[in-house]
Amino acid sequence: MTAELFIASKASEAVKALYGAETAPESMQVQVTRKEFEGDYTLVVFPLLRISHASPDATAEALGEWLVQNCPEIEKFNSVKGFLNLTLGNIYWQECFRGIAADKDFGQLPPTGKTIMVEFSSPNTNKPLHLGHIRNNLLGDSVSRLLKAAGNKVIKCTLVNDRGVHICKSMYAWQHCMNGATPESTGIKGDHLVGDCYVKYSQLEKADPSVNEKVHEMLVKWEEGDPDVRKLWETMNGWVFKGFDETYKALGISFDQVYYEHDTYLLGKSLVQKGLDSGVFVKDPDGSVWCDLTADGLDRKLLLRSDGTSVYMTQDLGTAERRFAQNNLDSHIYVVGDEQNYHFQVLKLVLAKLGFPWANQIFHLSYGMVELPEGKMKSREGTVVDADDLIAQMKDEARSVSEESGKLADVPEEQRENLYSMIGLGALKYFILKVDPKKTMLFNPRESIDFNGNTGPFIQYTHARICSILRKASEKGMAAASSGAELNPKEIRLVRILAGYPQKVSEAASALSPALIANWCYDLAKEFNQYYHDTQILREPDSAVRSLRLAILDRIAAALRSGMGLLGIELPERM
RNA sequence: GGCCCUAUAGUUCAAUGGAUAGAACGGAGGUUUCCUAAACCUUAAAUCCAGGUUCGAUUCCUGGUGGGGCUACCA
Repeated sequence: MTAELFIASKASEAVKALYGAETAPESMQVQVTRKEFEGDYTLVVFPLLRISHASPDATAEALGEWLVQNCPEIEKFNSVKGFLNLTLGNIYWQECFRGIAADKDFGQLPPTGKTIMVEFSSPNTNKPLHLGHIRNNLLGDSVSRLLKAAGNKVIKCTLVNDRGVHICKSMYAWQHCMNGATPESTGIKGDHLVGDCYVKYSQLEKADPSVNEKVHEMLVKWEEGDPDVRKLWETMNGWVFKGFDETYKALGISFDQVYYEHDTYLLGKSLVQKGLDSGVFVKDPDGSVWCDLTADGLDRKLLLRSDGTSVYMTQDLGTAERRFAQNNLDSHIYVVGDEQNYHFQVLKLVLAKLGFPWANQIFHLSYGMVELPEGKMKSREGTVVDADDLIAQMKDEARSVSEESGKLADVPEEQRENLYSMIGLGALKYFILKVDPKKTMLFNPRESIDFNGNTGPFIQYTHARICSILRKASEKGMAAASSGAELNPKEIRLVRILAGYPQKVSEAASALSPALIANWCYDLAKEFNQYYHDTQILREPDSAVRSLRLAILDRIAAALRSGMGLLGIELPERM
């Protein structure tokens, strides 16, 4: 039971004893006491005034008296303007910490028995990944980890948009402008080479708009299975996949299932027929099929073109059905930018109209765009922030900061490079994930991402410091012990933050917001750094106190690893 | 035009309807014979506007204003 819930249930008992009224513990408003007041948790008494028929102060005093009298865990109270601040005794916190220390998987919530699929990344194969994709990938990866920590079975998947007119554009430009260039012949990473073709195509089309028709012919040939077109398509996609794999690897991201649009784009047609049969869809005189959503406040939505071919929506209907059926899913989360809000609104409605009971188990994790100070990234203006460049730049930045300090001078070269990657990536991931997903965020390419303050490296550094102390303690033969001494007020604050972790995991998982975890990690690291600054650990003469402190440090380090792990960020033992 | 999202210090981000709106960067000033100064401490600085609901509103509602997005037989 969390401390908040414990207090809430006791408060509920107090209300019954004092005023004879039944209240649900969940209805009690309990919050962590603000720093400037004395106490651990605060009960807001305003909502109880209609029961007590007394002033806020009188109610708070009465409840406080009762709680101190009747709950041995509650040591004392004070009340300020309707806020009842309660202080839990040292024994309570010692036991609380023992519980945390004994829990090997602290923060891993019990199994829910649910299976959740998370689709993210879903790139087009005509361009390399950029900053926008990074936000998508990091969110999808982190949310997957969060849902797993919340006790769910999670299947990560991606849908590669590997066919369509955009791919043909790159193919056309390659045939006409690239003189047979390959990644091998040029040394250019495959996805970048294909991206260059795409840029070339834009120039071609500007000079001669008629190339557009040639590209369309190519698309038709692709659909007909023309061997030459298919061969080139396979070759160029192969280059891109190889390039993407490198980027995914650098980001530390992987998938359990990979879908390709060329396999799925025809799916869903049978569902359209089913909808026609049951009368929820209509066929226009020209043969196109529509779903009328005007009654739901939306428009008519096209599901099949007049020539009988399927559109994006048709495919998504089909893939959703297939995925739910094959994986026995309880829910499916799509990590897709907020420009597609309408699409997913329609998708859910259409699936509901088709009678699928799981239609409302589909969630669109809609995240905001990453913008530059000038606004959106525009490939035409060359302002697109390339994923590979950015990752490399972050590592370089980590290297230069580290070399300036000289702290890693005695670490072997290979490990050092590893640490630079870990730190650079930590800065990038934290920078992006600490922001509420649904909000548009800003990235300024002219200022490198910070390594000081509320950043990934700050938390990594905190962890490295703890590890350093624990290493020294171990060298000196000093053991850690999770009990045997009193906790001082700063230690109680630390334990209180630690104790809130499982609740935080639960909140973050249901809100699909890694930002909540990022903030929690920062709070813990910040609190620890203050503690570290004015508390002796290794030099503490009382061995019982010292052992307890070492145990607290050990658990803080573990909690930071766990929390940052949910963000996909590794923590170094040195830096 | 219609629909959706959004608005908080100079800047980037926080704040289940609760106390004096928190941080970080940047600004000003300070801390290293002491477990890693990527740290710590002090300081100045903000809720777009107008109403409403409430004991209490940054948060909920209405109306403005600014910013973004969607409104394709593209994906």
